[in-house]
Amino acid sequence: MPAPPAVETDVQDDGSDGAQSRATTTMARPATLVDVAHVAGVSTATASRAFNRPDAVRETLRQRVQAAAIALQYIPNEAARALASHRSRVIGAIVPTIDNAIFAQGVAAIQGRVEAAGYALLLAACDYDLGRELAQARTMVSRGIEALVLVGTRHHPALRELLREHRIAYVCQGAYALAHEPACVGFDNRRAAYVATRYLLHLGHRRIGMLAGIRKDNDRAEGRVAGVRDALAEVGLALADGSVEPDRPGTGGLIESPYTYEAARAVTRRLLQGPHPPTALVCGNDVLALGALRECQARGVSVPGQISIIGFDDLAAARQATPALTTIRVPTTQMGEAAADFVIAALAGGNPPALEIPFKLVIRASTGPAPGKPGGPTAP
Amino acid sequence: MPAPPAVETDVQDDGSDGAQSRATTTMARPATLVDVAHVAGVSTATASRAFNRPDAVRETLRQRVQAAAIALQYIPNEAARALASHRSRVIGAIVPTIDNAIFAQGVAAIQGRVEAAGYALLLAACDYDLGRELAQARTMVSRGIEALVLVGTRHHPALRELLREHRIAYVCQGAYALAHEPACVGFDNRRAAYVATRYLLHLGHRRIGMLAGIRKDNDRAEGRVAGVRDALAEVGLALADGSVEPDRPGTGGLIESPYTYEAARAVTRRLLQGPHPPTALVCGNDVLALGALRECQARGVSVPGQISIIGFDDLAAARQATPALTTIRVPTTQMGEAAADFVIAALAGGNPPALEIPFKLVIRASTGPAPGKPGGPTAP
DNA sequence: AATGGTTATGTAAGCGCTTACAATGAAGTA
DNA sequence: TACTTCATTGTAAGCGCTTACATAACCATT
Repeated sequence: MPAPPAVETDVQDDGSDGAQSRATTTMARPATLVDVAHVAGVSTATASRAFNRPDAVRETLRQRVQAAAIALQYIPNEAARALASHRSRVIGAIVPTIDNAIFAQGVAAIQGRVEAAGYALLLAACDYDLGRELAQARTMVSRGIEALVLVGTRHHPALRELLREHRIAYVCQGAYALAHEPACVGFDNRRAAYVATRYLLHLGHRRIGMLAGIRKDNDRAEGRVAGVRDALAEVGLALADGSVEPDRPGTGGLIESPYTYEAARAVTRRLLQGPHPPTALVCGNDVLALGALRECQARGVSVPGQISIIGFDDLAAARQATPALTTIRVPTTQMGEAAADFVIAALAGGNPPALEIPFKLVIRASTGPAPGKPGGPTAP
Repeated sequence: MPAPPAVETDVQDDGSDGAQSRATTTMARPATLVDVAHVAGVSTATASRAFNRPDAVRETLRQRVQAAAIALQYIPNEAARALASHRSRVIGAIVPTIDNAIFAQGVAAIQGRVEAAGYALLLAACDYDLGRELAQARTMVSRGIEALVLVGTRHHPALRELLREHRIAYVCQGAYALAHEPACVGFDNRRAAYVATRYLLHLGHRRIGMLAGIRKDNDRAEGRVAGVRDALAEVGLALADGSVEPDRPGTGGLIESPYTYEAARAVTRRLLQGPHPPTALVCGNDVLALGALRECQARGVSVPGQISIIGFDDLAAARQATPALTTIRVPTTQMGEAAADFVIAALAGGNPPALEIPFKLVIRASTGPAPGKPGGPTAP
């Protein structure tokens, strides 16, 4: 047997050291529960109980074990705990990307809650790739996660099955679509986009374009486009798919862009070059909106004079832009916390309900009346 | 024995099913290596080898095992692997906060590299609290991390010892200070601040203030202040500690602020109200700089006309601000990748060298000649 | 044909913990 | 006093895997 960690302690020893020489060598093999139990003069079972079910153990023993643990600088081996107890105390989260304030905030919120509840957080970014998300989920499952926080309701078909088979609690964050997903915590993207678009219509805009995120495999991007379409349809307007040019008079176009500032600028450039550029632009998120805003400014197109721009998310940068961005505010932190709380509650045996988080249209300076229309911006 | 997962397979079976009824029940206990080995007709040792050292196993057997694993949807139990092999394939990272683009980018980079190397990432945010960092490190150690990425070189004294005792590779990211930390990947914060300040001096500024981050327990914030002092001292100037008012004629003040936009605005307000407000402000990072910028604008103080502002980090928002922010650019992604590569190399048995990442002064529109001085901005 | 050297498997002993179950002793009850 | 009951503690069997070590099989040599 390798020499155990050196320690000085006045905790009683059982005296049976003899040939094994347990508590005096200088080596530094990290202490195990066996060491702790030995130093405390109890069985490993009692030592284990002292940590896990303190009131199942006599107070004096509990303290002896405690003292031994401290003296030995005992750090439990969670792999062994997980193996024996079938509980890993680890929760996973997979987000599309960490490098977007909206998800960074969400991850921060999740991390905080998860830690507070005594779990560790395993994190991965799938870059909007469902296959990759599935692969990451698999390695997390093999790592024994007890619960998983996902973003959005669209996932690889095998993912749900994987989670079901392994009895892993999960929640889809950032979307609220009970029909497709009973375990979700988020807001109704479609409705939010609808509200935003209604506002533009209210301002008199009729040629409304959309700078959407890539919709493939992304329910939120898709929902936002659908919401814009809903609002337009109500007044007999439409949006042109995949084309910069309006396909009907009086209608802007729809164009998709990766979620980056630079891509948004490039796409906006094309949008503005069409024969009938829109007088208002709904953007899939604030990053896109900020890119569009800058591109307009760079090309001398006045915002909101000639074109109104509306974003999504209400990043800090939206508030700080000039003009400040009208956008849909989503309480990201609250949503992340709620998502974490959801799975934590589920692990505690509860059956937490899906939760709809309220969003809010925040009207700032990047939107104004359609060119030629009278009046300033008012609430919808 | 509980029923194993149901499966249909044409893989040969050893026919010894009999009473155990191994491959036909409908239950859904996740498959274990024993199941796989049994279905493949080999011992668990061989099955294990088929995965871990494929060329130590005959090709036909390897394929049988492979097929069995797929048929059974086998997912290895990493807790058991870790316990038996003393390798967890998990790397930890502790950052001050995730909710700052600079760290979010870093985490994203780290996550990518770590995943590519076959590790999973355990993440925590310590909120600039060394005690909390230590506690988080401890739970990560108990979770068996093989390596840890930290930010900065200042840590709880017990942390290094903890990592040493448990033989955990680590790297301090975002700072380069060989003297204090042989395992670091980053840049010289002090020198970067020095360069920034030299530039302001070159522009003719003499009343230079600093809006620093909280220096307590933060070597980077501290280094940046020291760098500013270095540059000022060279020309016989000083910075006043903790006071808004300059303590010597011709000198701006130093004031600390939490790293938030709002706090920065409040602090800047006080800074501007002093009897001799500075003509130039070095900020501890871009968030602070952006807050200062906005506050100046809100109070009608022209930037860079009346006051020049210089940031740190070069966030996307710095480029997008109006006026665009002069700042120190740090290749965050590259740094995160290098930090991850450092520990991965260390785990592979290498002895990677500390790495100094280059920074760069990016001159934009928020800095100009000191009021009353002739000439536009030029390179230092 | 006997020998030695490979190489490919199997056997079985753990890794460090949890937990069913048995054992013990104290206290309460008839 | 004998019998329960209950609260504590110990015993020991795994959890699912890896990995020495032993074994067997196969070649190439002599």
